[in-house]
Parts: sequence; C-alpha cells; structure tokens
Amino acid sequence: MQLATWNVNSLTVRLPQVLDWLAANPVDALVLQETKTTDDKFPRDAIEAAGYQVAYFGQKTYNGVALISRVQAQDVVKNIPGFEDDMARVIAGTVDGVRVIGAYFPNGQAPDSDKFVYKMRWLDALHAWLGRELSQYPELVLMGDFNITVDDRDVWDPVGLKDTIHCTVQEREHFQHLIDLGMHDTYRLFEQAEKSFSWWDYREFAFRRNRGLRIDHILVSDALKATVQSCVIDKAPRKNERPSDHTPVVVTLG
DNA sequence: ATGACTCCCAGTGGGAGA
Repeated sequence: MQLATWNVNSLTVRLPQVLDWLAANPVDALVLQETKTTDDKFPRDAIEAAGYQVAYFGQKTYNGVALISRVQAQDVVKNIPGFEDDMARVIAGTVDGVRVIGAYFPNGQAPDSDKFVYKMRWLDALHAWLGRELSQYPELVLMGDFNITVDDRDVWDPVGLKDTIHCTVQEREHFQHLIDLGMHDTYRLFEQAEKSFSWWDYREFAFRRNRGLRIDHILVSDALKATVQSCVIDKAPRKNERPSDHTPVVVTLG
C-alpha cells in the first residue's frame, strides 16, 4: 500500500500536475493541502476520470484539503471535532482499513504573532483528537504539511533560521507530543541523504540552491511501523513549470 | 532588507504563504 501527501498551492493551477503525478505514481491514497477552492468548484470529475474517489473540504482563497483514494474513504471527518475553526485544514477517512488523516497545519507566521498562538491551540486540539482516533483506529497514518521542522537536519540554514517560524522549540515540542502518542516519523526510519527537504521558497532560486525545509511529514502508528518499507520525497514535480513550492512525500507499507 | 516569488481576490494593489 502506498500513501502520499502533497501541498499543491492551488489545485486549480496544479490539477494537470496532480493528474500526471497520479498516472506516474498510482498510489492508493493521496492527501492534498492548500487546494484553495470551494467544494462547488472542486475538480471531482477529472479525478474520478483518473480512476480515483475523492473527499474534499475547501474554502475560498485559503487552505482546503482533499483525500484522493482508489477505494472510497469511509467515515470521513472534516476538521478536528470539537475544535471551532473557520479554516479548512483536516480531512480524515478510512481507506482499506487504515485510518488516513490529511492535515494542513497552521503556518504560524512569526513566534510573537496571534497566528502563532492559534497554531499552538490548533496543535493542542490535534493532539487530543489524535489520541482518540488512535484508540478507535490503531492502524493510522497522519500526513500533510506540518509547517514544523522536526530537527536541524530539516533546515537548510539551522543557524540563520534558529527560533524562526517552523523551527521554534515550541513547535518541535508539539511535534514530539504527537510522536509520544505512539507515532513514527517514517522518513527517519531510513537512511536519508543530508539536506533533504520538501519545500523550497519560490524566491532567490531556492530550489536550485537547495535552500529548503522538510516540513511535509508522514507519521504512522505503532501498529503500522513494522510494515513501513520506504519513505521518499519525490522532488520531480518541483522541477515542473509552474511548480508548487512543496513536493510530494510517499510512504510504502508492506 | 518589512525584499525576493506565486497565488488569490481584487482591480491598476495587498494579504498570505514559509
């Protein structure tokens, strides 16, 4: 079973690239972030024509998530139950017996901002809900754009970016709290090249210079850990014309 | 450098992303 996550930075712009990518990478499920489109405009037909089912939860201009899967996802949940939020950030569903949660974590803007306070509140709510989901669905995958670097290996310039957004101690503590529930960062279960990132700024030729961050992650529960065969970042779509600033991450479960 | 690039909704600029 293969699962993937991709922040597409507008599905309207990136739909052809998503369809091309799925044709070349026929994964069982793909979660998207930053679809930036309302549900009435979601390109459902094009995705179904490619042989996939889809559940989606969007809004105008910002955010928006989708869960694309070979078999229809069951028991779909949108956003974090009990957490009041006007942003569309989470979609969860059960695919082939595996609970799949796709999430677009808040950016946080800057450590002293209101948006950072919201990010911390959102992370608390996610943690509480993930605990409940794990007791109901032991075989669980949490993946998406976390907007958090796990440690300095995930940062192109850890000295220059120390304590800036995505690299703060508070964000990394929240990530560790998720791990402490019995989750595993699948990328680090394997030997990986140094300076491996999933996002590069559009400016200053950041991709060409490999000035990036690893902020897109795939976490699996204890029950799935032994089945993980690989976790790879697919840099190919970042080389497309009009690329997303993020590139897909793919996990293979045996 | 409170920049850079891209997307969106707007509308001949500005917010947000990371």
